[in-house]
Amino acid sequence: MKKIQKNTIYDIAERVGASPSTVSAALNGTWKKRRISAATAEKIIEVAREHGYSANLQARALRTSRSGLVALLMPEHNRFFSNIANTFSREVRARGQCPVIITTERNPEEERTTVADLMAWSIDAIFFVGTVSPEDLSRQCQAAHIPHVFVDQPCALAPSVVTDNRTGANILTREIIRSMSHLGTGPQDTVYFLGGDQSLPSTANRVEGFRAAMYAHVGQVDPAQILATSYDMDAATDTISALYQRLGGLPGGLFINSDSVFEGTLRFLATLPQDELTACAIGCFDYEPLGQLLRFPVHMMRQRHQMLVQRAFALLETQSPPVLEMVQPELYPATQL
Amino acid sequence: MKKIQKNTIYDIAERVGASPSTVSAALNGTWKKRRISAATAEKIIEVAREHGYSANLQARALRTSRSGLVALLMPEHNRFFSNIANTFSREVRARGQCPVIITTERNPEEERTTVADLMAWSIDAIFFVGTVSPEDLSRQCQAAHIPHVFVDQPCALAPSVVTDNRTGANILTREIIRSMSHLGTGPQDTVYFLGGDQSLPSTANRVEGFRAAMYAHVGQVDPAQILATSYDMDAATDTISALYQRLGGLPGGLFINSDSVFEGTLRFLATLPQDELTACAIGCFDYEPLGQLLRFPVHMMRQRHQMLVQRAFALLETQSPPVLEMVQPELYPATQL
DNA sequence: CTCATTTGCACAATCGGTTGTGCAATAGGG
DNA sequence: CCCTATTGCACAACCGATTGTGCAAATGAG
Repeated sequence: MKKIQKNTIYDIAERVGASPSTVSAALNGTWKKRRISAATAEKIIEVAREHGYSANLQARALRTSRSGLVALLMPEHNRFFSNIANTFSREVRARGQCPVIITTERNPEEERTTVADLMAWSIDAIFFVGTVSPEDLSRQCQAAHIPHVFVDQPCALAPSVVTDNRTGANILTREIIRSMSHLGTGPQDTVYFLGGDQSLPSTANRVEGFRAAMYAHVGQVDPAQILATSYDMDAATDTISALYQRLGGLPGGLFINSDSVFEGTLRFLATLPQDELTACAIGCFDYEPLGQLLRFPVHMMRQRHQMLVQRAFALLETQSPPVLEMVQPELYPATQL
Repeated sequence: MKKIQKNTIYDIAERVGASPSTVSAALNGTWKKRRISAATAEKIIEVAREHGYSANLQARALRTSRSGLVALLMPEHNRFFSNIANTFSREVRARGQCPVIITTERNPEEERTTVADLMAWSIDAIFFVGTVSPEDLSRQCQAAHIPHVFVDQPCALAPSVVTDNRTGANILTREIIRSMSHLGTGPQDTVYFLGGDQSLPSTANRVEGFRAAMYAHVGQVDPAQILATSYDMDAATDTISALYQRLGGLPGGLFINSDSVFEGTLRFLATLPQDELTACAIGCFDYEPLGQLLRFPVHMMRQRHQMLVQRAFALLETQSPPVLEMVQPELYPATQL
């Protein structure tokens, strides 16, 4: 008893009276190719199970330079990304691989080093969700020949799957406008676009869709209506508060650009009396289950996270060229209270 | 140019004109111990950076049997667990390790095999959050000498950090009762406990705290008041709906046992007229930011996820014996609308 | 100038799998 | 009975880092 509690193919080999290579072949199913007799293979498998053998994955990965790990990089764990993460985990597992989820807090440097780390782990593939510098990351992966795909935030150099933000925003805006007419607010009352980052394609596209819908309705859009400053929650609270001060009340409609901005905005809205709130038509580009149960109606656009992830897998597995695939979001109109 | 794009210590060694062992020592800072001259070490480090060297982590882990990975096992990505995951990631990173987050969907078999997988990756430590079969998992880890700690769901065999559910539930219940008296509902009106799983300690303790508060207030508790059937969202919708039918209306108060149950319950509540809702005092054992912005007041108990995780790290790092540490949750009383 | 230290590094074993190759023993054909 | 094919497996070379050990050269003491 020299080795305490070691459980390697060498130990199995010794117990069975076979060579390590034979054990290896038996255990990973290549024994037919290697002309190992069925009797030997079965005995090895039996003994391995008996002793609770499980392969040292570093050793395997070191030799094969394939780890069986598939990574998902995302900014943080919030409602939207968590949904993505859940679907991702299931899909990866269904393929017999191991899902690894890492957050990089929208920090390009963090993204870079994390990818470097993952490469050092011989990761098999990487999903980038909502990353800040897609092109850099794609180049980094290409240099190491790592299959990768972008979700939510597109990349010009790699296959990408994103929500059709332009169309979605257009539909949501039209829904807001319709609510305003129901509410009977005057035509001079207009809609403000709140939150996000216009340097990012997703926000830029939503702004475009918003503009188009507004333009179709009233024939012009004032740049001052677009308050796309950041995704930060606290910033959103400040923005809506300032807007309220400036206008001397809420505008006719609000286009809210993500769940974090939604939360931030709500913090301020919660301080207002009921009648002011119901006089404002609100739409949110993201889905919050509780959003339909607030003191005032909210239209929501739900991104199809499951579809996004599944399409991403499809692109990855077909080794697609750098295409951009669009997934339509779903409108959840406000329930009338 | 025989090796294309390889970047190992052997390649660096060749370029510098040193041996691989010297390169290794220089790169991981042990060169003083190994009496490598500063000049050599610096040159090696320089060349390594120049060529963007990064160590093959499988090889390192294979040799040292330490991976630098720290895992977090949790049931799913929801609001509560996502918060935990965020703090966990930060703390792990701050220690120079790599956080790995895996969901096991409350499935004991999945938990078992996942831990086995992690062991095969020579994981350095495991955090178990809300796992279903803590003792089995702890035994599994102990057999492989893997440091581990339990959060949210305690384990008799390992250090654990949990919210003080009993005290928290007691306080929340008292707050609900106080609201009821404000609302002026009669003393015969009582509070119902909704959702959860009484076979789990967390729910059991909350039920205990609930009972104690009720008992102190009205002197008796009817077992029929405890509707702790499951954490499932859809089940919660059914439960509250059935209760409504049975009573012919809402009870005086509701103790809601988690955010998922909250969401399920709200689905039904949303269908009710405003006055029925405001006549019911509602408390939720979990924090939902939007919960304070609903059409009716909700008291919430917020678990201190950051504290939970930090204490867990502390226990892990001091190699604590199997103690059970309690963290007090915070009451977020309903804002009056 | 000699001998004992110390300095500076190279060698080689090792971690635990995977995989190309080679060599007996058996089977099969004539 | 001999010769070729096939079967069944063992050997050994990796993968890339870590680490105990050993040995030459440089240094220093006397």
